[in-house]
Amino acid sequence: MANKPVTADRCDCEVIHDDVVNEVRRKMPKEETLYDLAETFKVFGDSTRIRILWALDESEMCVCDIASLLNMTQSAISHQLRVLKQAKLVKNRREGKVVYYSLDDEHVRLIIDQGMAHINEG
Amino acid sequence: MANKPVTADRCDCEVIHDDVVNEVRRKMPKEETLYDLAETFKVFGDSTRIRILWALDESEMCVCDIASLLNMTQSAISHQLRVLKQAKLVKNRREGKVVYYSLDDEHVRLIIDQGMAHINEG
DNA sequence: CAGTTATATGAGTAAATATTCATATGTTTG
DNA sequence: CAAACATATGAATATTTACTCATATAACTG
Repeated sequence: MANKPVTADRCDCEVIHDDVVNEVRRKMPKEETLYDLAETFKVFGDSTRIRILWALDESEMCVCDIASLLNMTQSAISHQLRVLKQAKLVKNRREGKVVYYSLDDEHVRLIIDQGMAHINEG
Repeated sequence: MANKPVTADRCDCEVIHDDVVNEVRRKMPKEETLYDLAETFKVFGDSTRIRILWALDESEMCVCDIASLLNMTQSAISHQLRVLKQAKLVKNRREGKVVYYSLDDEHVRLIIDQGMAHINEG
């Protein structure tokens, strides 16, 4: 009954460091958690949405303001705002016909700042 | 010669708050900067890459280790490591046949931590 | 209530991309 | 040098997705 290596089915090479792999595996968060984390970053990973977030960090704005600022259609902006809202990165309030959007969370700014720090150092 | 509104060509609605739009436009970083920022977040926005980054935050690992840990093919991992390297998120060193990867930058951890903070509060 | 304006949304399309498969490169070992 | 192994990479494919277009919803205005 030899100590069977933990080589995974799909991995077409031999495990080099079982101890490291097992230790890291033990500490890894749930797959679902990391999936959610990736989904969050995916929302930041589009230049239209990043520009919207940046703009909303400066000031609350309505959909039309944002469309004008970015020189894009109202529809395109509205679709992206929906994505941002589902990710809980922005919130909105209605005032008559006009819907104002703003950042939902102080994390948004922190995340953007860290990203900026990375590209400025690179 | 009336003061022509700044309504953008592609925006199919009227600007509501010219003052806000102009002020935000003035403060916006260069389009290229925000594009680069989005490109960086895009790299974090894939669960395979996030899992790789998380693993490398625990320990330096070779390609085969990572493939085994994530139960994915060596090829798939290698392709993603290339993306991570181009984004300067990971670095590598060769030791004989084996190539070891590790995080390139302390920002990586900070960015992931901020992302985690967001999903944990949401 | 009819018209106008602001926003939202469903369907379709074009572009981006993650993985697979086959194969190439690079290094060690016999 | 030949065989073996770790890694890299090009091409093909399937999926995702950002935007457009048409239209719906919602609220104000006369």
